[in-house]
Amino acid sequence: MATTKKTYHHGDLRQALVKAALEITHREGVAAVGLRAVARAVGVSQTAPYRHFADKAALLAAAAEAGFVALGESLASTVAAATTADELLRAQGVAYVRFAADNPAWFRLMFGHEVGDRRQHSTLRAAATSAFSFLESAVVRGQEEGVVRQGEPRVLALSAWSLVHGLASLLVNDQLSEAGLGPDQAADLAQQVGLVLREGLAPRSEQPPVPSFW
Amino acid sequence: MATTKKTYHHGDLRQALVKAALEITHREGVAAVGLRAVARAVGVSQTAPYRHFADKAALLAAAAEAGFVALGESLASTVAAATTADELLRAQGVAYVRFAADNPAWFRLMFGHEVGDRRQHSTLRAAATSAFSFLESAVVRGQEEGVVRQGEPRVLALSAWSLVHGLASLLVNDQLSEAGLGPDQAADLAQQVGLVLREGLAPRSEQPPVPSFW
DNA sequence: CGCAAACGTTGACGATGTCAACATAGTGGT
DNA sequence: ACCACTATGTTGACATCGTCAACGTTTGCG
Repeated sequence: MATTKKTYHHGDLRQALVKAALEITHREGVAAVGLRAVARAVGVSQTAPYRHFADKAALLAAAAEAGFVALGESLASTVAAATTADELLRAQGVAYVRFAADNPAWFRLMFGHEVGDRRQHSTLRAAATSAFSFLESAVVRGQEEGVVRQGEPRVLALSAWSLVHGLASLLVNDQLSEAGLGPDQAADLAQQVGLVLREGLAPRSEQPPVPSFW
Repeated sequence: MATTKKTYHHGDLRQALVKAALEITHREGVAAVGLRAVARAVGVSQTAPYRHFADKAALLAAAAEAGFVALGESLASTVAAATTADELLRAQGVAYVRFAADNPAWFRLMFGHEVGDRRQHSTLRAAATSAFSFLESAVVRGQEEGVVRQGEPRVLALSAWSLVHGLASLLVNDQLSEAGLGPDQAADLAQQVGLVLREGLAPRSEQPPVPSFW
């Protein structure tokens, strides 16, 4: 009961606005999120949000940031559950795609362009980078355990990210419904596509991982 | 000079509107495209577009469709230039990512959600499917030449599509600028990431491509 | 207590998507 | 050649949106 007092000052508007934005996004899509709609949902006047956000883009950026935090948590939860690096890579791919399939509108908000110039929202960038870093560290762990070939981890991790992100994007934007593929097949597809990825990352068998000088 | 007569009927408005939508998208971004803005650009009244498009979404869908045709042409042009399947796969990956890097706003329009429900725009879906089919047939050709493992081509092609689409999306949405990666590195990244993909698609070396009975 | 800053509200402006009503230009039938 | 009919384009209006300026209220600090 920290929130929602009757007192005319709201206690913690900013947070309430972000929460409302996330809910509206989830329920009615990104397009339905606006300063007025969010204010209405919270029960304040139409311009109240301006005390907390410079403009609409700033509100959306804050909501997107929360989305990245949630994605990061989802990825983080796979780390504890996996015993091998291979298992970890597989679990993260599935988690990423599943997150998108379960929260399509959030996913669109997070990676879409309604947010305006990302460079102006440093905490957004930080949250996104943080989520990505889980993938990168999984790749590094794969290298340590010998299931991922040596080489610039950034490029390998980018490959992994691209793969799962591409699949998630195509799913979320109904690009695969032509082939009868929808969110229900998300985990399944992630598994199959992830297999191709892990083989692509694996060390070439003819040429075992080079010892660790540069 | 087939177009732009002074006559009060415009000759071919519909096409002119789509063209204007594409130009505005390219120059000022998807957000700047609207029925009024497009009408203004063409020099007709604000509601003239309604004689050709049911609503804003329909206009954007038509523009997105043109984008998919352009992407398809770009992919098609790689087919003639490549001699081996491996070369073809590489070239298509680069072409896909380069298309996105060169036309970021088009790319966002094509895959974004401003278009509304894709299922209602059948010609849009057809154009998108057609573009995808180039990737799929490249994978099939790879199987024939033994550089891509046997198996359901749809899944393998989806992996390829996901990879290049993911990389393109991340680039286009400024998600990689954190790491100093921008559109200038597009072709480079596509090459490196494509390498991982082609190794992932390759037949396992312990088990050479099965001869061509089924 | 008193006041300044933080917070919230009211009212307005320009722009947008959309609709209804109207005007004009080609087109086909006789 | 005429005349409806349809396709196409225009005008005017409405609700809604993002944003701004001006104003009221609450809170916390000296």
